[in-house]
Amino acid sequence: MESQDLRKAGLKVTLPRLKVLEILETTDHRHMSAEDVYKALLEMGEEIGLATVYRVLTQFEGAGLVSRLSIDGGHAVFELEDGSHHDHLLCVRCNRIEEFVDDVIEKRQRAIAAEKGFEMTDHSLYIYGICRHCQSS
Amino acid sequence: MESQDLRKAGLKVTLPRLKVLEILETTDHRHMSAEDVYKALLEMGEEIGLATVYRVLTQFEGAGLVSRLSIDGGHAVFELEDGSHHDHLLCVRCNRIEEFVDDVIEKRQRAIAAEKGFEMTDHSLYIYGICRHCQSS
DNA sequence: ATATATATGAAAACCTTTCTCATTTACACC
DNA sequence: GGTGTAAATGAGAAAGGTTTTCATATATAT
Repeated sequence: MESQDLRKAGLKVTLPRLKVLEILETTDHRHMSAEDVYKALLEMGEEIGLATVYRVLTQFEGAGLVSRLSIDGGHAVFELEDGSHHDHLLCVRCNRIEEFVDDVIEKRQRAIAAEKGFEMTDHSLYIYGICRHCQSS
Repeated sequence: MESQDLRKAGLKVTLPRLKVLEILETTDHRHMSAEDVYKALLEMGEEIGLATVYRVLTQFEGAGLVSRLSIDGGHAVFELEDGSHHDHLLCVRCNRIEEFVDDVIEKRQRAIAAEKGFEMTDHSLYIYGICRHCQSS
């Protein structure tokens, strides 16, 4: 199934690409850094280079298969793209990431861009805080 | 005037600190990276180390004299703090940065954090786009 | 089966930022 | 005004995440 997605994106179907996809599809952690993916593959007994993981994830991003979150402090995490636009809440204690969708904010952003004469291409919104779990511990 | 601000923040009044403040107060570019500040000082004929610029800016941030924006892709820019909370619009062509304030968004963010059980500590919102000037060129 | 363009792995390079440590400086006190 | 001491500085090394290089290996078109 995924081979098709790769071909559609103009990418050859290679073992490293299939393996990275497999990790992203089967992990419990929807948000993973390149290093996380790399380690997960090593643990599965796969031989892969970290540079390849970075390359593959970047290509997947270009192909729209994953999106990249640039977490504050210069390290990126990736999530499988599911077509739904959403923003993120991050717990500053345990690094948990939750997602949310808010039409009011989306609309205001477009309005602000228009007011300022910007042709909006993208936006990023992160809410930082302490999650419920971390508050009670 | 500024010496007072430094003393209030528990920082000794040193030449590097005064010079960095001076740059931030007199530049045409409200948003500057550590490197920008460093280069501006070198051009003024000041001798200063890049590490010192980083240290000073970080201390200023702690003292509430400047705020740090973490632009997408792990490199920071600083702006003189003026007490007003605002978010940013960034031109992806010319890197111009504009500011905006929107109470509707602020309110929705707080509501979302509450809904999700997060005790909100901070947030970051960037709208990316093509500015008016770059659209017509 | 083969040619060729593309992908891979390992290590080196990169870039921004922080740290180390020997030297210098600001400020409190005499 | 000197002087002691804690804090600040500069230069370079180190860190951390990511990208590049380049020789080798592999997928796909023919």
